[in-house]
Amino acid sequence: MSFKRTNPLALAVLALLSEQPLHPYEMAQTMRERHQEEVIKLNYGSLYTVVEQLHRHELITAAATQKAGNRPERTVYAITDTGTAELHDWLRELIAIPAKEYPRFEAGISMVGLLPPDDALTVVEQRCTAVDEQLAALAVLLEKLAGMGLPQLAWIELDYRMAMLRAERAWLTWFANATRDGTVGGYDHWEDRHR
Amino acid sequence: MSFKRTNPLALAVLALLSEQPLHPYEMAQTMRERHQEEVIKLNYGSLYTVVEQLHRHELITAAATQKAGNRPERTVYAITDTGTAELHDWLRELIAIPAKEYPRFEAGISMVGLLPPDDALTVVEQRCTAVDEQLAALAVLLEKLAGMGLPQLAWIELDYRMAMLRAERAWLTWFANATRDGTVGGYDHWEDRHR
DNA sequence: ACCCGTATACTCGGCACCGAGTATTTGGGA
DNA sequence: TCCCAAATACTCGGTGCCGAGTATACGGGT
Repeated sequence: MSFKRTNPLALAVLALLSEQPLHPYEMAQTMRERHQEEVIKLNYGSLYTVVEQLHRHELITAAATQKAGNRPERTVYAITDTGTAELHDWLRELIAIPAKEYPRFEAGISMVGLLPPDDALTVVEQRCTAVDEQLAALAVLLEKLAGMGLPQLAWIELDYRMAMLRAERAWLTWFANATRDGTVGGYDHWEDRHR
Repeated sequence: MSFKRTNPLALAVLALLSEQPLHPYEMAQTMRERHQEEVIKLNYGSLYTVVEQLHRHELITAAATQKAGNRPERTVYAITDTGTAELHDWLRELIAIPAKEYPRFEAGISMVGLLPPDDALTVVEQRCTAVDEQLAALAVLLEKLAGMGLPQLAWIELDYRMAMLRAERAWLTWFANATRDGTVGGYDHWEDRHR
């Protein structure tokens, strides 16, 4: 069976190995240093599974199995040519074709009618605050990264996330206002149901 | 162990049962009719697992096990009081607290530097088109729903998604332009690496 | 010389999720 | 009346993901 592009962690592994050979634990460390764990979920269990998977499909090879002292042997992996091809192709797909995702908030807001209007208003306002905080934190981080002399391209995903968060905040503000003054379509019925 | 709020499908089940008792297959049907499968991932395997889970935690009860003809017996479930409490509380949490999610596109765009600039431009433009199509489809759907006399509150999640898609399109347009005329920070180095 | 906290490096069992597969019933056309 | 496609209702084995747990090595303080 051919390789399945499920876990983006596999993509991160390919990307790291496209620079230099590494053993799994080093991959994890590098991801941490570069704040990649912010965009790609990392945990050890998955990492080793994913590496084994890539190995099975010969997208990476075991370049060396060192043994220092009494430690368990570390297998250093390197990317193969098919691996590089896979990396680029997967990357193109990931960007070009929007994946069907299921954000938790969409699920939640789709059922907001089940809560009484005043409860709904409260929680929406809470989220608005939380989003504001995330925006502030992001702004600080961007400032820092730019100050370190890193080019915009190095933190382009944060730029994107910031744009998305701003849009969410705007929407939340609108919805909160519309709920507060009862102008959201269907408000009367909504209020009626909860008394 | 207490109930874990992992699969949003469980939330959908609670929400459906808060209206009337149903058996699993009916739940799936109702979700389809109401286009809920758009926001909450539905598949049979997970549905039955989730129902059993809710049952174990006594958030729902087996109200009746009918048997019509030679068919396998259908177990009709109803929501309990703790179930209703759980539903409301979960809903509040889902709205109030932004969950840490890992959108595929963020992963992809964070590594866009690995592609040559012209390839990157191509795929970003492709995504832009795709997003435009999704927006158009959504607009049609909203028109239809509004025409059917459904209040805005009934499709509020689509309103939200539309806002997000618009923001994404705007960002994509910006990035495409910045790539085209080389004004994205770090462009020179980017181009250099790929020749 | 010894202690212990932190870093290194991985393992493993469990569980949720998935979706193709199965078996029966209904309905409508020839 | 017969047949077959679609609908009904669920099952089950496989897989991937998870994260707490394990075990050794290093290093600085007393």
